[in-house]
Order: sequence, then structure tokens, then C-alpha cells
Amino acid sequence: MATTAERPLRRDAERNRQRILDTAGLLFAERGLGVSLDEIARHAGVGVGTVYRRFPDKEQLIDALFEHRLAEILAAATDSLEMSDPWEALVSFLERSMELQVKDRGLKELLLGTSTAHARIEQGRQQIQPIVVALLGRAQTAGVVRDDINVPDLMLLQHAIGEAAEYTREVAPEAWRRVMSIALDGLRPDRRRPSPMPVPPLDEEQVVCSMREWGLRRRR
Amino acid sequence: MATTAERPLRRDAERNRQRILDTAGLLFAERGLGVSLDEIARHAGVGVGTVYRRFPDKEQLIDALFEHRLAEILAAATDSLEMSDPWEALVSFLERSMELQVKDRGLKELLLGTSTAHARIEQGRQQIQPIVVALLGRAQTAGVVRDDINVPDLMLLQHAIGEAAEYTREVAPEAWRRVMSIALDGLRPDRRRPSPMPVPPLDEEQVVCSMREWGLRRRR
DNA sequence: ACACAACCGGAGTCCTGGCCTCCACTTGGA
DNA sequence: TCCAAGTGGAGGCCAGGACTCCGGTTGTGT
Repeated sequence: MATTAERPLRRDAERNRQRILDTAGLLFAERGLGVSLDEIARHAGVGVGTVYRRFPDKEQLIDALFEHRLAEILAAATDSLEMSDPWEALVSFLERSMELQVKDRGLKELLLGTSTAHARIEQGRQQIQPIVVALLGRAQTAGVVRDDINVPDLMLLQHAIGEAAEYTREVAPEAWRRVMSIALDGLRPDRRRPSPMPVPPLDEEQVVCSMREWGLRRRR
Repeated sequence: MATTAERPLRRDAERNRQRILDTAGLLFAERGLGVSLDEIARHAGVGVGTVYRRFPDKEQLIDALFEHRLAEILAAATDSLEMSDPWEALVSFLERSMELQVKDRGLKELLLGTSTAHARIEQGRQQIQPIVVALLGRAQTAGVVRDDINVPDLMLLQHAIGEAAEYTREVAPEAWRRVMSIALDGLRPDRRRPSPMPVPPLDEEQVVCSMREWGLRRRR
């Protein structure tokens, strides 16, 4: 108690705090939660000390940073729930959620990773869960989604598609939509024809590039 | 020239060499290519020096180790090509290939990763490629696979499913088959009903466990 | 049985990279 | 003006991987 807003930061300090938050957001988004605080400091044009003074540990930085990101996914879920077509509703949520995760690698790691040690994130997840249950349930009772799948299947699917996105992110950042399209077609109980592909397929060269990029992204 | 089998190793040396190869195989399979030679030495019950004497660098160890693994995939491909039903042929290859990759994480990394610096692996890949083209082509002209997908799409799918497998590997090592089943249903140009799921879905607890495992597998 | 080249283990060096502390210097603002 | 608040970044600490070296051991040809 009496810890928050003890007293306003000096103006330069506040400015630095914001800079750190901003760059951390960027770096986490494009390289995942693994980036070091030193690196964030360097990119923010600020000393390491400054970072550590403001955020005693990485957890706090992450929590501060991802709260509203989580809220975005929650919003996507509730928005979708309001759509009248049960299939469109589910698809719209899955799509929006994937878009957010593709744009922000850190968010994805937070969503999929260890639950402990991020109370707020855990709480966010638990707000989202029932909505997903509702979305899936509605689609299934409407008969537009096969009923032998459950929510964990959707999670797995999201994770899988997310990795495909990761693989091609440098070369064809939208290619994951093809994978998703295939998966969505696979969720239907029956259908006459494939849904049209949202983006063109990868060509030979893009594959080679993706392989190279991916290879050296995991240091070796 | 005159380098191979210069002279047979002393018997104990040969025994150690084999031990190193064996344990390296195991460790690469379950933890990926990232494991250090020191660790391999420790698990093999052998000094680090012995490892480095026998395999001047990791590349050579890896090449020696994965040549026949690659051959297995190639065999899966050619075997499948001989099957009469074009759909069954494609499915059988994809399934076998995934099984191998799930069993051996190192193999997967090699298949998907950097092409350079592993000439033999690259060559193996190039033997497999045309067979996959044939498998897919045959299925498409037979009208059992939608024709707006190409080989890179299959790669992406494999990568994606592989990650789902990675995610649940400790808790439900067969769960990836559900994802694959959905994806396969998504590949058909049309169908009346979903194919039956090969394994039961994850329950709540398994999801939580997977999240935890996955979280701490990427150190943090 | 003996000698010795081949082989062994693993302590030790070097290096990279993360986390975090400390303190001499700057600066905002009462 | 003055000083508490704030700053930067050198440097300590530690983990862990790659690789070397050498005193000691062992297989083997004779």
C-alpha cells in the first residue's frame, strides 16, 4: 500500500521510463521475451542502470507491457461473440488472435508459456477462456464446426499456425494465412469446395530463404 | 583420398566411438541439435577429449549420425509412391515423415533449418523433393487433394504440426495426430464428414502441464 | 612378457553473454 | 542557487559452450 504513485517521477525520468517501455515493446514483439534488459537499454539509448532502477526485474516490465495486449485479445473475443453468424464469429476470433500473436512474438510466448509468475496474464487468460468455449460451443451446436474437437484443439492449432508464421516471417509474413485456411476447412463438418486461399503460395526461393533465416535464428 | 579407414581404430577406441555416436543420437533426438559436445561426453561416460579427438567438430558428428535417418524418410517417400491409392499414398508419407520428426527433434531441425554446411543432408533433401512433388501431383490429378496447394504448403503444414507435437510431447505425445487429422481434412477438395479422430483430445490438466513444460523448456 | 604407440579422462583456458551493482557525474525544479 | 533525484556504463559475477593439453592407462604386435 502507498507504493503506487508515491510521488510523480521527475520529468526526464518519466521520459526515460516511457522510452524503455516503448523499445521493450518493440523488441519483445519482434524477438520474443528472451531479449536481455541490457539490450533493451542499448536500443532505448539509456544506461543499463536506468532500466534496472525503474524495473527491478523483467517480470514487472513484462507485466506492465502486456496487460493491454491481453486486453486486445479479450476484446477480439467479445467482439466476435456479438457476431450473428456462429462460424464467422469463431473464424473472426481465431484470425484476430493469430494476427496479434504474429505481430507480437512476446505475446505469443506469454499466452502459450508458463502460467506461474505472471498473475495478471494468467487472469487475462481466464477471462478469455470462457468466451472461446462459448464461441466454439455455439458453432458446434449450429452444426458449422465438427463436434469432435474441443478448446485445447484450438489452442494446439493456434500454436501450430503460429510456428508456421514464425518460419516464414521474414520472407512471406502472410503465408500463415494459407495454413490457417486449410485448418479452418478441416474444422467444418462437411463442405463441397475448399475456401479460396487468402494469399498466394510460397515459391521455391521463398522456401530456401525461410530455411536459411530460421536456421540461423536459432544460433548454431 | 586414402583418408577413410586409414587404419582400424584400436578396439577400445572403436567402442568409445560407437558409444559417442549412440548417445549423441539419443540426445539429439530428444533435445535437438543444441546439446553441447561436453554433455554428450558426460552422458556417454567418456572424456570430452575423446569426443573432440574423434569428431573434430559437431558438423561431422551430425552428418555421420543423420545420414541414415534421412534415408528413412526417403524410404517412406518411395514406399508411399508405390501405393495404389493416391490419397493413401500422400497421407502415408506425411504421417510417416511426421512420426520420424516427432521421434527425433534433431532430424526435424536438420530438415527445416539451414541448408548450407551439411552437404549430405542437402543432397538427401533433394532426393526427397521430387518424390513429394510426385505424390502431391498424383493426388491432385486424381482429384483427391485440392489443387490450390503446393509442396511448400505441405512443408509449412509439417512444420506447424511438428510444433504442436513439441508442445505436448511430455504430456500427450500422440496429440499431434489430431492436428494432423484436421489438416488432412482441410486438404481435401470436398468431403461429407470429418475423418474420425485418431486419438482422444487433451483435457484441461494436460493443457496446463503442456504450458508449464513448454514454458520452462525455453529457459527463463 | 614387454614396450610403446595409441588412447584416455577431465581439469583448465578462453570466450560469449546475461544479470545486476555501484558510484562519480549531471540535471530538474523548489 | 543547490541538492535530491536521476543518469550512464564500467565492471563484477556467473553460467555454459568450445576446445586444448598432458600425465596416466591400455591394447597389441612381437
